[in-house]
Amino acid sequence: MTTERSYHHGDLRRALLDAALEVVGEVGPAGLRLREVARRAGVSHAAPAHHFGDLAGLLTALAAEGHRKLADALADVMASTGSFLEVGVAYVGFATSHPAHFQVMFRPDLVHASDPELKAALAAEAALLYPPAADVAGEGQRGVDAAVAAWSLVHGLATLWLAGVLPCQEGEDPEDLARRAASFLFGPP
Amino acid sequence: MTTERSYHHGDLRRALLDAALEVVGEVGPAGLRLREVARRAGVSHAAPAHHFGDLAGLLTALAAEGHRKLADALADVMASTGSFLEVGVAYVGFATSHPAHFQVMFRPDLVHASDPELKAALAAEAALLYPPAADVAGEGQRGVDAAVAAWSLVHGLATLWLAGVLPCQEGEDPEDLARRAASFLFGPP
DNA sequence: TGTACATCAGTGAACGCGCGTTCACTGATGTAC
DNA sequence: TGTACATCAGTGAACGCGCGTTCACTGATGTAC
Repeated sequence: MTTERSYHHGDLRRALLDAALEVVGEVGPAGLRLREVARRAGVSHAAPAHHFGDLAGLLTALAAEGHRKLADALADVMASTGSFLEVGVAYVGFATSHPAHFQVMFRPDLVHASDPELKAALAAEAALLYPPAADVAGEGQRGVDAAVAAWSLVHGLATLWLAGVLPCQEGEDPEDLARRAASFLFGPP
Repeated sequence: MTTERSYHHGDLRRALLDAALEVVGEVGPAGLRLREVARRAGVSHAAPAHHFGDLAGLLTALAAEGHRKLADALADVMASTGSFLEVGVAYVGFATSHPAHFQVMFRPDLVHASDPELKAALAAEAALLYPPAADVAGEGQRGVDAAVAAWSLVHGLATLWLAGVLPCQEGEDPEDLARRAASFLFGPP
């Protein structure tokens, strides 16, 4: 395993994204700086602008990647279990195991909110939540409301968990808690 | 109504908090700067440090104030309606009508998370959510899980709404949506 | 009512620092012939 | 296989800027007597 140091990096874009995730994981999205990302990736401080333009561009790329990963995870669980409840559990599992991604995925104030790639990834994700909810609760407004309720519950649980404000968090597994909490919505598993 | 400009401000602390809320409302918590807050309050840029120490101190004060206001609002609704569902609706109503407060209230990365005043305000708020949930769902673990589910649902709805990602947001009233979504949890109103 | 004094909120100039941006450049890669 | 050339990812020095912090200060207020 040679650690070759050539002039060209090979996959600097990926390395910058990983460095940014590391920083976000340590100090939160508000503390992210292009220069710090470059420092961690071991490149000159002007390099990140080549790939992302500016800080919001870097965060937009992170957010879009997060939405794609989350959508993939949810689709996998839906395909393998057929359970909407387990999709919700997976949502919380993704957020708690990818906190850095999750922290930038719903922050229009930090990203280029109109970025087409980001919008597409978000839309694909939402499209996974609405049809199963309609299956459970019915078509029309009632189905949409049920989707909003389900999305809200798992999103809120993930957010509160990451904020560390739930009194029952000690020694608890977030996915188990999500399963029990979500089962209040659509009956026991 | 005289706009007296004296050397001493009178209530500069309040004015700085209001200016900070204004900035957070415009650009989000990540864009807050002590100098900008001072500028808006019309005082020297060194003045804010007198009252809050640093940026995290100012955000901590905002977060604590937000938790106190929210707890007051929830307690009022519980007292006047006796409905846990309406408490949830009020939670969403608070978040959407005080977005600047709400945006800093669950951000341990931005505030002095161990600040006693902040911790007390948060604890008081949580204490309003758990007993009513136990009334509905029973004592013990089941009651706690129900409280987590309820808190998660309204918190998630508020968060998703403020992020602007709900497809049904156009022309919708957030409290009406909250009432319909939350009624999936504990039956119809 | 008047004077002296302590307190303290807010000032404003100065500082050093880290930031994002710019730009002429250089080293590596890929393609044409 | 060999040479020439275009492309472009990444460099690094330089820049101006806004930031938070410091600190000696000043103006207003409140209290003691």
